[in-house]
Amino acid sequence: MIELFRSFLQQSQCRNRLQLLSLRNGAHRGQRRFASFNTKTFKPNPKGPNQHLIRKLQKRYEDEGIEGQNAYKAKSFLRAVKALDMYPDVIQTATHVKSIDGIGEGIARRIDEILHPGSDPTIMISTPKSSPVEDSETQEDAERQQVIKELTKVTGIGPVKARKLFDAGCRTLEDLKLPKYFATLSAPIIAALNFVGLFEKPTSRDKVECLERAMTGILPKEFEIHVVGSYRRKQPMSSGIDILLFHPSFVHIPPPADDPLKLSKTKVASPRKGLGRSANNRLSADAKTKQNELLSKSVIEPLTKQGLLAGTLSSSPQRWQGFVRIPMNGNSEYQTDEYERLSGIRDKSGDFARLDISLLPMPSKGAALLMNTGDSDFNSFVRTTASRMGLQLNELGLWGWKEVSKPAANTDTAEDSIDGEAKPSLSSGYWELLASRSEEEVLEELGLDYVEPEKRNFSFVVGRSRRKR
DNA sequence: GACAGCGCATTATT
DNA sequence: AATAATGCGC
DNA sequence: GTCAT
Repeated sequence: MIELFRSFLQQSQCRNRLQLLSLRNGAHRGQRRFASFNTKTFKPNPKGPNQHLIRKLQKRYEDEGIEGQNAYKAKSFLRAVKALDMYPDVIQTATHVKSIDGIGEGIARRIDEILHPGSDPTIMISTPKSSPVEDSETQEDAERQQVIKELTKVTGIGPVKARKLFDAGCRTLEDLKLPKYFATLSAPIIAALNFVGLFEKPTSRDKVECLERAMTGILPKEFEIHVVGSYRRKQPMSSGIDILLFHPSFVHIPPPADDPLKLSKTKVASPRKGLGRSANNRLSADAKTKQNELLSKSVIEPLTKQGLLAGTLSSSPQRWQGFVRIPMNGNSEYQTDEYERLSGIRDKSGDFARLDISLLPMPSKGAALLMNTGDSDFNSFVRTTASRMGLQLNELGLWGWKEVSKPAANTDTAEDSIDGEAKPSLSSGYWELLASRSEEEVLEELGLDYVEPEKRNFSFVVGRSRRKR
């Protein structure tokens, strides 16, 4: 798929910004090792013509333990499965699958092995030949896989942690509560453990809307509330609920923390640096305190007291992640009684869901909506577009690096939302905010037309790229 | 060789 | 103790 | 693992 992006991107490079920077950034990014790629959310179309093949491939994916080896590999595997899922015809021979974008040598080989099991005995499901030793090995393997799959259901337990737990002897979610294992769990994992199983089914749109109404009633009216994520993409169900908040008192946008020159010079070290969002040297100490407490005091606290928020995974001045109890009773009516809601949380009755709440600067609304609506394929596509143009895109805005000829030059001339002059390094330049207020503005700056949220998905990216090729 | 980019928590290294 | 790297999630 | 360079 990547090449599709690229070919499209090359043609859409209507601007000629800082070609060098993209190379430097590329070198930098190459150092980063990604964590495992999440395949939990992908669900093949049940009516697709190649369901059988897809299921076998997913099994191979698990059996081979691709997750955890190399995240790019895992990502490619999922991409190939997605491409196969979209393929309209029944796959009969392995030869013509290679012509599908996203499917190459490796997947084609696996498909061949699945379609013609005889040619490779090692992948046969059960052979009469297999010795008892082999049987017990595959059985152990199967158990290991099953346990890891189970443990991974807990938010915060990924393949690595799950493997460690298995090797230590843990076999079930119940086992996790034994002191031996419990002691090794982080606070977020312990919090998640209280809710595991309570939100296995995704959340319907009417429940999301119920939550939105409840929040609108509880939060101070100055807050702007936007439900983003899969809900905004008009998906019928959401595996998690994503809400952005904007408040008129919060308008400062910090620029990216690292400048591109610094990245190129120190590319070997520290591949992952934070955004430095807390840097905020234009506000008084008092104003900073107020801003840092806005989310916790005006949002999280009341929502918790009112019996909406049920558990916390992590909490910072600008983002809260945790579990919500949908304030709705069994009959799909809004549950107005605060006491009922609180007791629903206590005895775990009702519907629960993962919820993320982010507080973002008002002028970043467009960029924030864009980056938080997804889906991840669309996000990658948009970010790659920016990167190829030598720009940086994050949820606060689209940024361009401005070189300043004289190192001594002060960058105070930058517009108000910039505080790049705080950098002590010798590198001279600053991040310029090119667009952030609306999605249209950001996309336009990237040479892209507006895309309806419901169209922001893998199919769009593929179709778009193919058209331009 | 590139593959999005980030926040938060834990673990390894110096 | 401070910093770097890793794990995880979205 | 897949693709472009």
